[in-house]
Amino acid sequence: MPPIIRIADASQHVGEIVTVRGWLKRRTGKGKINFLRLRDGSGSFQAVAFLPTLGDELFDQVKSLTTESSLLLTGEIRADERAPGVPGGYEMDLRHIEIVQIAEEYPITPKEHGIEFLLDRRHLWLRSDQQWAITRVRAVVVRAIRDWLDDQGFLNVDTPILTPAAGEGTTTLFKIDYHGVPAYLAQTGQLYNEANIFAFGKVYCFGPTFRAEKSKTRRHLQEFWMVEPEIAFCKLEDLLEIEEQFVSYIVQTALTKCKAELALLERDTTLLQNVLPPFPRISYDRAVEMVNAAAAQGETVPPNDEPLPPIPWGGDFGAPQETFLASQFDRPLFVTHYPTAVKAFYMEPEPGRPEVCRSADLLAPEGYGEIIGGSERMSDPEQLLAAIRKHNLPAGAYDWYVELRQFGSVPHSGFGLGVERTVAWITGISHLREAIPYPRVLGRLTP
RNA sequence: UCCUCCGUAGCUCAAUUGGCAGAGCAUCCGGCUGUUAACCGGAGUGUUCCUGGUUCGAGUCCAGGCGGAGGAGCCA
Repeated sequence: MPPIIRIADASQHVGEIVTVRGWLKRRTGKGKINFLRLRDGSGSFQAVAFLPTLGDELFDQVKSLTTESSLLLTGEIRADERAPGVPGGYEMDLRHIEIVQIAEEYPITPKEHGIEFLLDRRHLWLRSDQQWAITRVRAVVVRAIRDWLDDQGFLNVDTPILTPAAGEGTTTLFKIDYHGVPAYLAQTGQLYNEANIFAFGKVYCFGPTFRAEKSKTRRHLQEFWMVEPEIAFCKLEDLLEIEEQFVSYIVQTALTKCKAELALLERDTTLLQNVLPPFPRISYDRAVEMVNAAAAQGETVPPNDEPLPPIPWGGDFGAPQETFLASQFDRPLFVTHYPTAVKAFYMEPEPGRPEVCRSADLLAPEGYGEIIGGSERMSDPEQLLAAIRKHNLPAGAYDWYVELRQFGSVPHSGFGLGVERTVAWITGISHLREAIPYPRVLGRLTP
């Protein structure tokens, strides 16, 4: 029996008779020659079925194959510049075929489809080249996140998904029944992270996060994955250095390990090559000035070239303003010191200027928006209690959180990075729903 | 919750002023030794989202509903 190999390893078996196992992407017939494009999960290539080589019986079997039929193909691997696929350049001269199943008529064709049609068939759509490539990039991004944090001395400490109360107290939560008492799906692990740093110094949590917002845009999901590092003895300035090292590592790792995937996605990686420290830093004050000066000049922003709206000091940036600001720099941009009023209650006010807080968002280039939100946390218990009261939050629910500041409080900071937004940015796709295998967008729970 | 747009063949779409329901792809049959979403010839394909209304006549106009897309607010 010939050895079974993966298509990704075809280049190491030139001249050998081998077997590959997979699914037929497409068959094109041309008289006495048929081309079988096969996927096996590791990549794709074509097997060339030639009537004089195979004989009538096997060639008739080849001609009976439908899209997505499952097969074992055996033949000789050879290099050929004309051979398509991923990684490409190698093909199989087919000698034998074993049909596992002739597939029924496959609904997804090489032509265009609407998004509703594709999302209804997400379980099949994942087999398509682009979705395969995006999902593989996501896995590399997730691995890079863990590798970097683990190597830098962070401890992965998991935080609960079933929680008793609001995290940040602002966004809408999914409510569930916890044996007769109300509970909520976590929208952040941050408060628990803050507890964990006092035991472990530098920690991160990494898992799904839930927001029941009625958000129906390309930048929002109901369920998304977020990594949240938290660091003791860390001021805002220290945090930004960590973030830029972290994000640069993720992007450069993806560029190195996902060349074939990004090429398949036709991603122009020029701007991604720039993603190296240091990242530019501007204050919220300066950002507002830049937006308003450009708005007065009649600046427009992609994708629809609509006019850039001006913004009063104290307001939060919308998507057009974030896109404009990010476009002014050649790499991701930190915007620091947002107004205290628009940010979460736990952010440390700037000394001598309490109307702004020691926060920083990281805006990705090319219109991908905020991929990180972070801040220095309030470390004084009295100040924190006052902030909780000011935001009309139920004080009792935060007793343990305040208590953290009563036993060895230290300056500390942390941030959250959205996995899907990062993957969408790196892969260059326009909508988050393709950056997660089974997207939960407003109004969709299946498949 | 609000604003804008859309719903016609398996898929993507067209249909003039309200006047016989159309094309490409996919599928099936035939042809071709290098295809990359092949090409050439032939064949079949409809609850025009639903309910009601106007009209001699509605895919088209009106009312209500359902489903979808994009955006706002909010955020990763």
